[in-house]
Amino acid sequence: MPELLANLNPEQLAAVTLPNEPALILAGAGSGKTRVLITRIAWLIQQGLASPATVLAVTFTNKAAREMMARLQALLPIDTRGMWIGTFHGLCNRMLRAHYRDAGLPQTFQILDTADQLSAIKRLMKGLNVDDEKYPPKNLQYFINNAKEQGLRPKDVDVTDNFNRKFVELYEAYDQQCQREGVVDFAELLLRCYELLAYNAPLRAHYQARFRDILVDEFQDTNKLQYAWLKMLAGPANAIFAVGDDDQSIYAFRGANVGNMRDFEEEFRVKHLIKLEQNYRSHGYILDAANRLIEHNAHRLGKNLRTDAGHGEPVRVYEAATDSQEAGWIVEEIRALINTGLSRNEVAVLYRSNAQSRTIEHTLVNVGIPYRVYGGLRFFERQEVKHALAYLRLIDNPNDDTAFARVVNFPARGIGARSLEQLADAARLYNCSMAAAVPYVAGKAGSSLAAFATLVGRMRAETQQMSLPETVEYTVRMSGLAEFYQNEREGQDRLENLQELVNAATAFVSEEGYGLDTPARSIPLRPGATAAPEIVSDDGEIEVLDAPAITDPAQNPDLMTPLAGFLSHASLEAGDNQAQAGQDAVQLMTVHAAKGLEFTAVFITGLEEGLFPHENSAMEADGLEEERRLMYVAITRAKERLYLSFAQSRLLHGQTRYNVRSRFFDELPQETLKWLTPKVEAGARWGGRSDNAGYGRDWFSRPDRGASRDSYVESSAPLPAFANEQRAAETGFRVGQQVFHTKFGEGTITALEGSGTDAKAQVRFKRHGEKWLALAVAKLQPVE
DNA sequence: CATTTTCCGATTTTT
DNA sequence: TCGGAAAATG
Repeated sequence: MPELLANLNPEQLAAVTLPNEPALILAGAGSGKTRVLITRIAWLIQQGLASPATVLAVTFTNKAAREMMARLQALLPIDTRGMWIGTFHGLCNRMLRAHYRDAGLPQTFQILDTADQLSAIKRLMKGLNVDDEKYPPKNLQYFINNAKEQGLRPKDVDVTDNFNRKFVELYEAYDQQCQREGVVDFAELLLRCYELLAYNAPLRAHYQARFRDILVDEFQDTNKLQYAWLKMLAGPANAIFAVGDDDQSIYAFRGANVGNMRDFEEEFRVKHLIKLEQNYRSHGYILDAANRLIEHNAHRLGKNLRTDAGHGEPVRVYEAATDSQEAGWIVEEIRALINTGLSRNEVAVLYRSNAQSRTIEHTLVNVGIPYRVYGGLRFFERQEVKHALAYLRLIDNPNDDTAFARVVNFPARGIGARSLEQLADAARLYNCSMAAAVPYVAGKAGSSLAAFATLVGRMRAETQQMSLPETVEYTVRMSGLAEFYQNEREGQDRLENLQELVNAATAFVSEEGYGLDTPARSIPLRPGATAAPEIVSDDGEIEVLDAPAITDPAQNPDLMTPLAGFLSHASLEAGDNQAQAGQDAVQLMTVHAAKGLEFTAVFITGLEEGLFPHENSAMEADGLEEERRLMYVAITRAKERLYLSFAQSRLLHGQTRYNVRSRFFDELPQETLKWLTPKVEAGARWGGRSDNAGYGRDWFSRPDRGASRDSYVESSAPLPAFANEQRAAETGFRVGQQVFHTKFGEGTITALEGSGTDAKAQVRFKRHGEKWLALAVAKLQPVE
């Protein structure tokens, strides 16, 4: 199909039509990366080189997977539903369901999301009487997930000290608890699937032979375990086609390892390295800014974006006195943009941390501009939804103690902490689940627990033949959740969400192509399938019975009941945060959340030392480089208009902080910048810049004297009057404030005098008495 | 058992 | 400062 390949540039075309050999595509921002990925799959299938069943494409988010399937569906007359396109977790879940016995899991295993995992850990520690002050559950959670992502089981973790030994012990106990309950956490999905392939040679060979083409999106975001999993699938006759951009690696903090790109190149002797450098998104000045900034990073694979578009508008820079003034200016500019006819959806306000959204939201509300904030609570994370899901999980797998503990007393049935303690004791004694331990609890507690057990048992029996939507509807009703929220004063929204859950189940059934009457708890036979397929392992001998799935992926390749599928879906895809979705609104989000998106006009706000780059990143290895990549991602979101802003002072956690403008301004090509406020040179800045002192250090510097009230030009909003704060703003300190001096220790400011470089403070130190200090010299730090 | 009070944390986040 | 979660109280 020539149309398929039409309009591809030479590099894109080369990438799309590469032979079946290891390939690494370095795809810059806005270079048509997704298009290459999708077109290659379509091209392979169309050429007869691959079939829908022999392609495996893996992404990081469900959104990306969905987009890929939808666009592929539009290109080819095939059903993409059965194709192995999904997230790492989604695909691992699918494989584990198909081979649950080989993986050592019950057929009805459930998936713990992050919150479930934490509550499981807390329950475990309580049962073992572990001091949660000394061993914070959150730290243990991090420890466990980190170990799993390194591919380490408890026995593989190096014990370095007693503290660490305790963590390893708890890790082991946690894994045992999960195994007993038939639950897996996110990292376990990947590790278990990796081990399944690693320890089962015939199965590994089967999948290596099956998946001729393995395509990976956002390869720079893969962690060690994900890469190891991919390597398990790479065999003698297939190849990995990896697409990524090392300059957009911004997830090191959650285990992403950019080094995987270099490792892949070496380990697979990658012959085909193609750089996509033609950018189809941004105007020239914006791209110049991005290119120049990222050049300051040392360890790059190397890439330079170019565009055929003209220079376009310069990058506008604004210095504000305060964060609220910054917000005022942003909102005025947005108003002007909208007045020129720009749609609100095409305007994004980006910030480094969520706390910054408040001021901007506040200002937008004041002038009545609709906006949408990304992030926040998502549908399947809502408490009422999680409650309903817990009942469904109990119906499917009674051993799921996390679900049991969640709803045993919700709605309230008189089962308090003491009853539960008795139950937990019994469960430990008989080494069984809480549900199974119910008969061993005597007395009043025993009878209320028994009533709950009877309820769940009845629900399980009565839903046996029901379809998924019927099961959900029945569960919401019989659990008493519907009634509870009905009677609750503020329960209407929650009640609606429960109804929405029923709708979600209906939508799920239809999207997955099940018949509406398919029982929720049996493995469905789809039209055309001859038998319920299953893979049985016998002494390492693998009998592959899923032949229909291989020739026709639309025919039930999953071996998953609709209920298991729905519960997995709920855990793996938390859903949208539905706040103000749909309407034409200005988009507010963190820079991280903006990755992959594009807007006509972009505001990057809070460009201050300590905030962006963030002070905490100074502690981490290569932290500054990651911050710079983050800035690179932010800049490359903009198509036509880019605005950068910063504020001299900012209210954060109830305290005013005085910040120096971000070093990133000095790393941008000055000729692309148009300062809307006078640019103050670093040398003229109070106290100067201390580039070698570690950038987390000097964010308490004085406000900028150069930018006094009347020196603003082109300022669309008047400066706020803050005369009563003037002294504080000028010196960065106020009388009565607690400060710390490197030599004299802690003290209280008793007086302030002078301004600018002559500013002095009188400080009463705890040990050294009262002293006058020249603020230009003394390194005073505020103390909370 | 439910409501009030206190306490803690505070960068980024998907699965 | 502020919001969620644990602890304290009626």
